[in-house]
Amino acid sequence: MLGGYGYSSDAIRDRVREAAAGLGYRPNRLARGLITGRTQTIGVVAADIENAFYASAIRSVGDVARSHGFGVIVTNSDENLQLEREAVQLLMEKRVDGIIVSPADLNRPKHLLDAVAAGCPIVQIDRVARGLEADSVTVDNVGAARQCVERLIAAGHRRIGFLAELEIGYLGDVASFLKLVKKAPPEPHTLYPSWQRLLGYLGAHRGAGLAIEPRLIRRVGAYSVAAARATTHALLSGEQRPTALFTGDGTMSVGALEAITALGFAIPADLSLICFDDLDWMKFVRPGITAASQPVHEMGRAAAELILSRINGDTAPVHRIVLPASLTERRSVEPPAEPAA
Amino acid sequence: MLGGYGYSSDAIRDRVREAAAGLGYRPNRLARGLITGRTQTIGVVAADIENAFYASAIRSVGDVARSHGFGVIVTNSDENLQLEREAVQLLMEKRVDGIIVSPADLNRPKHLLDAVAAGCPIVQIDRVARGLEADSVTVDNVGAARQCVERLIAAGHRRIGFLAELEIGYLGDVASFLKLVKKAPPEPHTLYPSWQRLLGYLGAHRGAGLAIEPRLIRRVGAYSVAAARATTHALLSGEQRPTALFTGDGTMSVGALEAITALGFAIPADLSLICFDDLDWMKFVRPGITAASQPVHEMGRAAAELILSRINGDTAPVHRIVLPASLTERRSVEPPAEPAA
DNA sequence: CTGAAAGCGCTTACAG
DNA sequence: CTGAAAGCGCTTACAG
Repeated sequence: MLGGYGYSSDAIRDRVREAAAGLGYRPNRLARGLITGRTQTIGVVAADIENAFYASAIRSVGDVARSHGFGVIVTNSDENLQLEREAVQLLMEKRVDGIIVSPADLNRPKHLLDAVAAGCPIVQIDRVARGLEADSVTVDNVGAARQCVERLIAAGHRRIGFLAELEIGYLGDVASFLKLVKKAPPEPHTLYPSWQRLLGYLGAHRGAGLAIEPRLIRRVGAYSVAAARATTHALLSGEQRPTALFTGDGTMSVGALEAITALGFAIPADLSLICFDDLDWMKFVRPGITAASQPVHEMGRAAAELILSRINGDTAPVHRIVLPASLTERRSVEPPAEPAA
Repeated sequence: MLGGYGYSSDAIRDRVREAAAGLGYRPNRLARGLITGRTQTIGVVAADIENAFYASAIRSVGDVARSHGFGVIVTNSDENLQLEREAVQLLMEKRVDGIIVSPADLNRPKHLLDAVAAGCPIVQIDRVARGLEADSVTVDNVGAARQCVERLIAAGHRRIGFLAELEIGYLGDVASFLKLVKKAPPEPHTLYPSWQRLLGYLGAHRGAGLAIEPRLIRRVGAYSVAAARATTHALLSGEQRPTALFTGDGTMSVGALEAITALGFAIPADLSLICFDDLDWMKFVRPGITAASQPVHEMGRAAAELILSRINGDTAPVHRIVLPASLTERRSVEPPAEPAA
């Protein structure tokens, strides 16, 4: 270098690298990103990070990303379309290589279409927006709900209550939905999870030749424990009480269990319960309840792998991955093996 | 522009901006970051994103960051020092403006010192590493635990069980810790939360002139529900059973409650319970339990505001923010107001 | 096979 | 007050 002599570049290179590492040199990924056009970063727009479902999904996305040298920028839309738009805008400005999103409004995906048009791959998780030709990873809610209800029917139940949020994602009420289903069953993937689960409930009844009793289908109308508690209370206090109850998700399950407790049941002897357990905490609450849980980690992993393959130039047609939900019998807590002192 | 005529630059500028927005122009923050040296990004290294404590903290950090036009890159150390080092390295290469971290190993913060030396501000959350002169946001675990136990003592209890993980963060066992405390009480902020809570337990006893019964202090030794269950079972099955139990965190509380249930108690009539409830789910489990919960959102917000002020050049001495933990009486679930049908 | 130059898209200091 | 130039730290294509 100094004298302009020739030298073995490899050796020098190694020494330079060592020296650099010793001095704490860190390559500047901004500069690299500017030149290569890839930032090695995945953007995530979660509907609600605090929700255990998204927390777990993000964890899996992060694991996969890390193993490929990618980072993850996490944003929260709070189920708010405007916040989601701003989040996508920020992620685009930061030039993430791809975005994983659970769209807050399935009917207004323009900002997502724009992102795709701008060359930013999108993978949808948990939900599929109408008219957005982008990959998706969802759960077979129809099948899972159907399986739950079939199980109750097989156990001899004929009056099965159904409790779900049923507010967003379909513009009519339950009655008009029932009519719609009779005429022309809607494509499941255009519905929000709670309506998909109702579809499964209806399917199980149809399959068993049982009539639908609209009184047993309760729309809570809000994502709230208190509302679910009140609705459950009304359902169970009335006449013609159901002998079994199927709740549409974790929040509804909490409200239902609270109501049952308030009504005086420790573990209900005359009521079978199957609960959707997004949050996987139900095992701590009441042993002996059957729970249907979502394969959250698989979902996060699948979404991350999809986005990475798109980033790497995969141009295959849109992937619509639908994972099965699993039915889990929560075992009663057994006393520990350790002998009592 | 075309003819080189003079023009009102403001009007043109506006029109250019509008046109740009219409065409979907997005400023490239990479380029801006390269030139300004600021990426408007906060890095977070959480010990475990799936844990509701960190999920909530991250949510608050994200809220504060967004309101200042910042993004958040989230990584997960899984309580693993090597993963934490790699995460910090990645964040530095991505040139984040500051890092919020819950150090996995309080005794080996070299990588964090390096980051500070390289000009990257660090804010510690939940824990404080030894010898790291960086801001921190923690909870007054000693005070909170002391308050819980004082409450049990005031209610007349004289035999109070204590259940905590007590594995990491102190190199000796419980007996040697008790000796150490007698000689020279350690600085709380150099201890992990579970030892801090034990310190509070001891303080409450000392304050009331009660002797410590080592048999009542149970080290679970692992962050596991099953282990906590077994330990609780052993404690409650033995002779000289405590009349009250104080559990050191959410996971320990779950195990304790499971063991109590398995032993046949619906709501224990002869046992008072105060539980640390990091996760804030306990209200769903057993009404009537007193819970001490951490002000997670305040912690996240405080950490984000601290890091932003450092990024903006605040050179004040190290801040050590210690937030009070709050004692919450979970009310029994009341039947809904709605009249029964 | 090596090394100097061009350029990614911005911001900022500086000449006109 | 305006506009052209320099430069952030890299990668890549290209001349020697």
